[in-house]
Amino acid sequence: MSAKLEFTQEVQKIAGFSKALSHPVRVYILQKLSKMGSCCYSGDLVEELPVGRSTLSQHLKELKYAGLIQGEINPPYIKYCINRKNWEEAKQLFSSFLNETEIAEASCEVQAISEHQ
Amino acid sequence: MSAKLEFTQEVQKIAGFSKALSHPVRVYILQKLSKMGSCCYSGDLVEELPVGRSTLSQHLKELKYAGLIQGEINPPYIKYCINRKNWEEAKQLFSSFLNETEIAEASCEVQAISEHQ
DNA sequence: AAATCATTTCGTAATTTTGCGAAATATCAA
DNA sequence: TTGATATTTCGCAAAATTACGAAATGATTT
Repeated sequence: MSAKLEFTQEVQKIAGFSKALSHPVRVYILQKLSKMGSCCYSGDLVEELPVGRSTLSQHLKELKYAGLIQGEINPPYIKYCINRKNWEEAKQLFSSFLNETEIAEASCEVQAISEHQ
Repeated sequence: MSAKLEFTQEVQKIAGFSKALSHPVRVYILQKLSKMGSCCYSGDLVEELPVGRSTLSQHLKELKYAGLIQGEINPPYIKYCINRKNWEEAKQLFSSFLNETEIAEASCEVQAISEHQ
């Protein structure tokens, strides 16, 4: 019945980080925070983004859970910024994942199949 | 009431590719296919992966929808391999997204907050 | 003590994702 | 034509995601 392998840590981590990056709101936040070490407040973000405060809060929670951001409590504000350690790890993981490729050109002669839905 | 920006194409594409990468089964498939231009069949994958045939088929469909793989029909098999053009695009997008950072060290003095759930 | 402020948590609803087995499809072999 | 094969599609259920407004939290100011 075959081995039905467990996924490696690497595969699981890539899937986990990708999940955190799988919503435009979260990509936007990370893009903003990763630029030259900037930080920002939930209140700043809600002005720019097409979601309400509570929804934004949930997205921030997801990013914290994934380890990609961290918040410094500074009442009554919370200052968010990138979690550099994990951001570096994500960077490294994606980099090696995406670059395992190369070589071999004409492996599959293409052919678009099906559409979604 | 503030501008409530639209997301850029870049942000949307990153979110879209990330969504495709947000499940271990799909990361595994891509990891396998991206290595030295290899191809494989649904039947090979179902031996290795802890999901049934119909579920695997759905994951392959997601990857096709995202444009990351393509299948060459070769009855009674379908040979799957990476869609190089879009894989390169994803590579480039993630690379510039993840590397916009750098500079600035002590922006936020850390502090782990909350747990998930 | 009461009011204010930024933010999160709660409760709820709509939608999407993930998974399965059964049935359908399409092609080749007997 | 019948049977076998590889894969997908269908129908369904359980769980997760996304979103909202209302209420709660925690700290400061009046």
